[in-house]
Amino acid sequence: MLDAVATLLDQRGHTYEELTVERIAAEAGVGKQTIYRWWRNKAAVVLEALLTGRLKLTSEPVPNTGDLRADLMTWLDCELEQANMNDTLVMARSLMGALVTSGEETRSLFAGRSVWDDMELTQRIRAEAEAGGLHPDTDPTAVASAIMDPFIIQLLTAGHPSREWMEAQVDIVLHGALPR
Amino acid sequence: MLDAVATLLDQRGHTYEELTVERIAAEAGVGKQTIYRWWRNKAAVVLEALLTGRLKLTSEPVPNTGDLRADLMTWLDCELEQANMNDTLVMARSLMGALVTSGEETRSLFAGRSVWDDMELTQRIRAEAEAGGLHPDTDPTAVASAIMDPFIIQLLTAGHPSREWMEAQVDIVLHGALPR
Amino acid sequence: MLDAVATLLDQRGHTYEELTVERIAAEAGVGKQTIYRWWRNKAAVVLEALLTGRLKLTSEPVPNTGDLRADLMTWLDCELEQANMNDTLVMARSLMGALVTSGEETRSLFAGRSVWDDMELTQRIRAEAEAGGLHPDTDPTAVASAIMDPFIIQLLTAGHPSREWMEAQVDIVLHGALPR
Amino acid sequence: MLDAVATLLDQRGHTYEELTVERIAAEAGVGKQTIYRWWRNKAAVVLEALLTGRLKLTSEPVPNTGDLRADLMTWLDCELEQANMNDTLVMARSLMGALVTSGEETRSLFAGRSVWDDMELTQRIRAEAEAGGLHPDTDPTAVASAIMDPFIIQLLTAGHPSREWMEAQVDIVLHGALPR
DNA sequence: ATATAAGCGAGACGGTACGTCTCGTCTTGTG
DNA sequence: CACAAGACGAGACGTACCGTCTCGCTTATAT
Repeated sequence: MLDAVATLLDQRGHTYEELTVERIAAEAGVGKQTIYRWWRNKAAVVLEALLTGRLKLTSEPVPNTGDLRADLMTWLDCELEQANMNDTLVMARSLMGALVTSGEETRSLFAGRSVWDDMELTQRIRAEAEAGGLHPDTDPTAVASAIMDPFIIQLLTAGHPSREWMEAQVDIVLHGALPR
Repeated sequence: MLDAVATLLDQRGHTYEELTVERIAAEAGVGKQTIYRWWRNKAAVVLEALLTGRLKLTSEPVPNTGDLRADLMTWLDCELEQANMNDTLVMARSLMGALVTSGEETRSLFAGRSVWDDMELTQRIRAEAEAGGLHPDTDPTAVASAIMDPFIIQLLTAGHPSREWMEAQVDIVLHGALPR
Repeated sequence: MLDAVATLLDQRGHTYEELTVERIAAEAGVGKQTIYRWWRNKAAVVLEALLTGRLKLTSEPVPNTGDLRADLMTWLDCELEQANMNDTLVMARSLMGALVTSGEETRSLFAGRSVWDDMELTQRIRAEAEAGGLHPDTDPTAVASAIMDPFIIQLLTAGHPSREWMEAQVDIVLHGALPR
Repeated sequence: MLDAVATLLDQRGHTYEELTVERIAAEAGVGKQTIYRWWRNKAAVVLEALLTGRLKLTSEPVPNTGDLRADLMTWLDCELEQANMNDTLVMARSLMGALVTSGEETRSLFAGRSVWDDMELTQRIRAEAEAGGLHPDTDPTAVASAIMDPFIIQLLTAGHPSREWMEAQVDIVLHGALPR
């Protein structure tokens, strides 16, 4: 059933709103009630599908040339220009749709977890941290959030950002806003 | 009509989903059709209500003692502990709801604008920039985004963050992730 | 909408159970909610469709040769052998389905009315009464009921009755069970 | 299991529609599948429960003073005024529900049997026939049908009939509609 | 002063998804 | 190895809400 959600969101290009429970049931070859037996509402199914990584976020891995900033920009460029970014956008939009619809207890699926935990981006930053390339005591997850979250909100609100915008945002996260 | 949206969202504690067009019309003492005469769908009304500042985001101004980091933490603490954060949460959730529902053209209300433009937080950072307290070429809006966006997504997904989480996130933005 | 019910019941040979509200809505070119705006449930719609004579009961008029018993037997024979009886059966089954499903207030559609009021059979008996062919103080409606109701229940329970069964039933009603 | 049906229908006041197979199974302390092992559907179970007399129709026997008409009226009055009539009504409603739902083969449970065969009313009429109180060649079952069936349909459609209505109906069956 | 128009409230409508319910089948685990 | 327990596919139910539409009423302008 979760795979059905991923299929519909990913391949068929459905929005969260367009994604009906009956479609999910049909795609999964399952009765509607069976879905409601296991999840309390549509939001919960979709959320779980997303959080369990059913929707593959990007096909491109983040390069690791040793230069973190260059790697990040390369990857973001690559994502933006290719259609892959659509995946992230679909993912983000669906995620927000599900979150906004859902109640408190559905939201608890997020307990002790960050949205981008499983992303390739996070892994690249984690690698950099392990290689000693980050300031000690820096949480790689926090860095990933500081890059991805503005990016996501930008995508959701104003659409594809410019390269300059992205550079500015990345630089703030890497070098800080304060004078150095 | 926009004020009716704000009233319903703010005082009555409605979600974007719970906010029906008929309720808005009733609250505004207006016929449903009149709403559709001016906006193309529910998302557009709500979005405009939010973007025109109908939903007052915070009552507390960000202090300016000269120490930006301390001021930010003071303010975030204050927000978190008071109920004001609920306003931001309601605002964020409604915003996401409207965005997810809306089509491309409704989203264009965001053209050339950042979500947090009008916030007190942004003003405080802008003040710091003008006082020369930030690295040259740093866009205050980008800094505000880098702080608020992870905060919002954290609120939407996992709920109220811990003080440590907030400090880590603020420090990354101020000092950068790289070694200094 | 009521005509849609009649069409579906009559021409398409649906049972009350097979008759879905969505089908009725589709046949009538109407939204489902519109049906529920005017009737409280499926039973009420179907009941009203039946009671307002949307389902034409029989095409054959009851003959009037002056001999009531002969006329009744002729008519019953004719009905039984032709497909017309199916109409009555469909009508009766639907009626019972609706009645059994419905609540008290829906049943009140029957206030001061007899099921077979509009039937040709009742009219024939009424004609006989006016011609003085019945015992004074005999209510034609009661006579029609005494003939039709056992007939209907027989049809619903055991299927097509034999000619002997019908004769026996008619004779009891005409001549009485007591010795004469 | 059949007793469970009777219990639910009689004591708990359930309608045929409200009578779930799962409820029957629960009441009987039996698995649902076991019911379907013995009957092809819900209608068949309920029908058999009713036809095997699990639902005791009336507690009051029909008196036999020698005056058939007086006895019938006494009994009908008594039934009407007491709650016993509810039993008959529940029985009739359930019967109709089951019949309407059921297919042809379930209906065959009625083969060569009349609905009211086991009723006390039928026995009283049969007694009268054996005592020579009825016209020769009169089938007691037919007489019982001619009295009960309009009565049942009246109950199902318009509710409790008046005493006058009942007298008229009984008189037609006893003396006939024709002039005497 | 009357006529024509234009904007509005009210709310019915077609459509569509929701989440619930029950049927009758199929599966599993226990005594 | 039969049976209770109950998950399952299917699909109808009745509710909610969207965005469109029609209807009168009111107000504003035009003759």
